[in-house]
Amino acid sequence: MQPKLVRLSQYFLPTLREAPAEAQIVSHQLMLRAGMIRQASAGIYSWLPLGFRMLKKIEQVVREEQDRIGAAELLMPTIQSADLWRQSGRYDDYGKEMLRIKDRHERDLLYGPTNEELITEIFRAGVKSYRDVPKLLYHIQWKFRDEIRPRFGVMRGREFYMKDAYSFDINRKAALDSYNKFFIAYLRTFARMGLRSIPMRAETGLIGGNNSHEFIILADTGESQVFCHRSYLERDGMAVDDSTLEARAAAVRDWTRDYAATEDEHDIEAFSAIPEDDQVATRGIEIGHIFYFGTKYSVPLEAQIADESGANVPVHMGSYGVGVSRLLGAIIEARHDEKGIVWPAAIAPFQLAVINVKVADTACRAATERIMQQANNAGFEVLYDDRDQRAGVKFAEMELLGIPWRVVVSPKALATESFEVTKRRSGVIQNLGLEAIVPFLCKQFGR
RNA sequence: CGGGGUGUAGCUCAGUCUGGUUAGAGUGCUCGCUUUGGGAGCGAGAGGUCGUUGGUUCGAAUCCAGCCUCCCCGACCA
Repeated sequence: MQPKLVRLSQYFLPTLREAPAEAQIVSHQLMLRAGMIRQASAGIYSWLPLGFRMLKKIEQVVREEQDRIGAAELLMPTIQSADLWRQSGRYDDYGKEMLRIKDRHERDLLYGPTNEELITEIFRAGVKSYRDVPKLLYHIQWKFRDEIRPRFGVMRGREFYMKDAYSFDINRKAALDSYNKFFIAYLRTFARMGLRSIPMRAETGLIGGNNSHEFIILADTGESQVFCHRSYLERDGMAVDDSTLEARAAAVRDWTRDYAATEDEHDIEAFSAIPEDDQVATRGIEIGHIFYFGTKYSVPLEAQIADESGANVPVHMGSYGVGVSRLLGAIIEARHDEKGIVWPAAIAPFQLAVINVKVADTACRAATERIMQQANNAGFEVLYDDRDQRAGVKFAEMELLGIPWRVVVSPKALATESFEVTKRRSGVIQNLGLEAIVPFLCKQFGR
């Protein structure tokens, strides 16, 4: 757990007034300016306290939605032995993108770009019967893909933090229900982060398989061209019934009924059939990808279980990824203005920024402490700018950081018993008495 | 990996073409005075093996060669 009250004087938040020249897109620029990351080498970043805090926030939302559908969390290593990869045939297929390492005994190791082989082996060793499935397993771990050209900051790094989940089922029908569970979990995950995600038919790439969706958010700076029906812009990812197998299938049918495809899978004819006013052609960022790939790995890796007749059959599998570190960049691409980041309230690093414009003043300090105490007690996370800085600097920095709500404590506010509470996104100001601030925030957050 | 750039203070950049005092500016940082609710003002400072190795030269940030780094375009990709 991250601390709920952070004083800027004690934090490590090296902000920049100007964006470093290496950053081309706005999310990368803002992450550097807000002191969230520092590049260690091409496509590899250190996560400074604020960036790390955000990473944990996003990770936690992802985790809660995985847990909700009954997936069990585990942790696999970053370094893997080449043996399993030779068995699946991917040691050669993967090419230079996979970072290969030799240990002191000249054994071939690799820094995992993904984990299908390892999870299949784990499953194989532990499960023998149809009675033990379905099993949904996931982990959240660092991965490495030696991209030819890393770019866009954490959106396209070489080292990245990713949740990947794997499903194991007795047959195709059951496997597709697992697929649907993850499909819905992703709708909810991204909706909770304030993102409008659109499931699009996708290529299956190196993972293989024949049923696959990419979850895309629309952003002008997106990496790929996407096409979809306007209906997707109004849908609510949280309003999905997933209580039964039939309900899940119906929900996924409903969410895949209208046209939505990335450039690679684009069908110009089908797209043209949509009324022109409903055609949306824009750019998008991929934030999640789900696959059903059947027995592609269970056959070569001999992951078999006994069915009801006692016969050993290969399990049907799927895999489901969310780029956790990439999501930071994606969210900022979707949520920023000319002043800086605008975090969605549900995942903001702090819900409340407190600016004390006169830290030397005893009464100001006392009022500040009282507000923060109440806010903490109400469950809010608070970032307090207690530095001896000019007000303008404090305002500009808090806006850069994108904290949803800001309260300003000053001698003037104390004298008039009227404190400014400002919403970052709209800039709308409420003037409230000291004791009314936290109750007001509780109401805003529906608490 | 092909093509094109780049590397000088924490950050943004000038200086290189045309070699020549002690390498500059803005911003950030430190100190003092002033200011005090929108990245303030004045003054004084600290901060650089000019990416690196070698070469040319009386003399190299500057010219030449190798290597490295980072960025952009393309192919690849969560």
